[in-house]
Amino acid sequence: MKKGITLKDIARKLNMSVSTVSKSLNNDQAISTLTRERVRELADKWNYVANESARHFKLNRSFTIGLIIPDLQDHFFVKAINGIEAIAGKENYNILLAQSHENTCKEESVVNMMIRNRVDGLIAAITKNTTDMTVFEKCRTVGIPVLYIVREPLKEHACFVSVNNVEGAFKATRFLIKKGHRRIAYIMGPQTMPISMARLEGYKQALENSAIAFDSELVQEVNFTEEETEKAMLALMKLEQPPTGIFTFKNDITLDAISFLKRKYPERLDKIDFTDFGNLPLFKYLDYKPVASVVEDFYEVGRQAAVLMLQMINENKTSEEVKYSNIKIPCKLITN
Amino acid sequence: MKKGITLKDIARKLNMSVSTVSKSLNNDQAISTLTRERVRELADKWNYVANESARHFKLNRSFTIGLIIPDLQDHFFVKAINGIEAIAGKENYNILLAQSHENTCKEESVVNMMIRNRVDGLIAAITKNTTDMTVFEKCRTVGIPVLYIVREPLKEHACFVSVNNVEGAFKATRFLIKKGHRRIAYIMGPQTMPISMARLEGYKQALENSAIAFDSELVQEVNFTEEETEKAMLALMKLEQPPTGIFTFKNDITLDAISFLKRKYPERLDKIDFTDFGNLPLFKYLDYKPVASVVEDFYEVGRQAAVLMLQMINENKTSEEVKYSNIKIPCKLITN
DNA sequence: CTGAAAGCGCTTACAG
DNA sequence: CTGAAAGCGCTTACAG
Repeated sequence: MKKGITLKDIARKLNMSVSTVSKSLNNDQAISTLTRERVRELADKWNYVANESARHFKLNRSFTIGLIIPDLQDHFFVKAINGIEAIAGKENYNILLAQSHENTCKEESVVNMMIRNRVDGLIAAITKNTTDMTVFEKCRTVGIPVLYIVREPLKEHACFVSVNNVEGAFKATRFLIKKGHRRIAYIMGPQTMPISMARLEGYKQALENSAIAFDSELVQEVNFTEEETEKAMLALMKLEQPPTGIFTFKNDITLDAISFLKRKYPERLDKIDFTDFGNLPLFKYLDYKPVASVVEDFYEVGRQAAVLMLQMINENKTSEEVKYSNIKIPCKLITN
Repeated sequence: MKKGITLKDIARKLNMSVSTVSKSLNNDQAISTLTRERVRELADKWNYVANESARHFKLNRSFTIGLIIPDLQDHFFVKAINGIEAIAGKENYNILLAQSHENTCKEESVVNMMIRNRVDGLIAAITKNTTDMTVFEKCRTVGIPVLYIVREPLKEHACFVSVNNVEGAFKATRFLIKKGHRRIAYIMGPQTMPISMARLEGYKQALENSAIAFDSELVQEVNFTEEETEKAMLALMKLEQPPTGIFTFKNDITLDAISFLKRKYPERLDKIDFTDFGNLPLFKYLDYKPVASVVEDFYEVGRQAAVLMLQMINENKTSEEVKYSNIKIPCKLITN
């Protein structure tokens, strides 16, 4: 490994002390302009590149935010990353990224890696199955602030940033109501997912808001496979009073549901309106699609998470207010 | 910032030297088993977490691979990242990720950041517009090996890993030939993209291979907007002998082309076969789609890039062979 | 305005 | 088998 130029090299050449060189490069006003210029000049000439890792070590700060997410293939996490990056980058913070691939063991090992590397803070979207929070507690114990995004930890009273699922579901359901529907179904994700439940809550609120009685027959739970969605749709279609509006947990479910109708109930296809969460590209190539979709602003989730994280890092004694913030970014409903 | 436990703390408590503690934790056989056990025990009890950043600094190695890509929203880069991660993770290397967002200025600043942070190596998918390679040269100058993926730098004789575009295009074109087509068009991306040209080459080879004369009228260039694709399609459809098979640069173009046919030449829709690159999800929801698509294995690109990079990092004097490797991962053709 | 000195937390050749 | 010592490249209070 070829060694790089160090402050010492510059100091020797210029017959000054390392301190003076260091201060000059940091533009310390205590140093005379002339000296600063001479140092700058030689540093440029020699292509000096400060060794940040030495600096971080000395300052006991890594200027790095650890970011752990389940899977980069999910586009919403990528949006959140971009939001975080936008803020962190401006403050000269780096991002150390790791994926858990929805595996709690991997998650634990990755968090430990983050601790070993002394990230200044950790932003985490936890696994679907994460219940044991001890490794995250450990982070806090060693002084690394932790902030959760998108997936809310069940037990912990923690700092959390996400989108407003209740509000989104409310809007999606109300849209169907305004279109005149009275029999509105909700095809939900697993009850174990807090997000599923939040959307159920929004769905119920919208019904109540329009004085439509909640009917548990109209709520079907699926685990995101096509088979489950077909089963759910079949059950709904066989009801004495089948729904004319269907709010689904997300785009993929809607598409599977439509595909089911095409095959089994083509005559009903035109009579049923769908709304859902998500905004898949390619919608423009489809003949049948949801009439409206809730779009979540994960970029903003990332941005606000990063802002909060920087606050947590910079306030030595993090205020209770920041520490337990719970931010919900509003959702937009767009018609397709 | 709460201070963590250090080797010194453990040494003091156990009445040994810091060296002994360090060696014990590194499981150095020179230390007696008893001592090693005692140290391990206290370290566990105290939740000691080694300060990797101090270690890296001391060892003058960051155990970090810098990875710079244009945009995480492009799913193929994510696949490459996953491949890199799989290999790097196994060797306890971290990934420092940054996006250039196709901006050469941002790219330069990000590479400089990587140098300042003394990454052990840099894997880069360059911007579409990158021509000035000086910042990458600078990397090499300071001893950081550089490896390019997916996007090949024009001027530099460099280490490069990507998919075999020529072969992929060959297969896609040959598929159409085997289906009996003789008039086969190629809707290509910008000529400035080396990948476009490589696919043109594969297209030509397939034609030649079947003794079909190349006809430049059948090659249309687009810049990926829907308008351009429509213009290209219109030109092709107005030919005296319009194509019956069309090979396009990627899925999106195919979809726009099909959408064009639906509107303008619905009667020809069933008579034209498409092949292309890519494998968008949602294909199953579409009524018309390419008959076959070339699937690129970017995960494997990432894996091989990481393997190569680790070699470059570990061999102090990188062999010429490794240094200038040019690896092309084969492509698969799948029927949709 | 400049410099000598201490120290961040580790590792490692060397001595015993 | 164990420890004293040097040193990685920086920053920063302190002295002058």
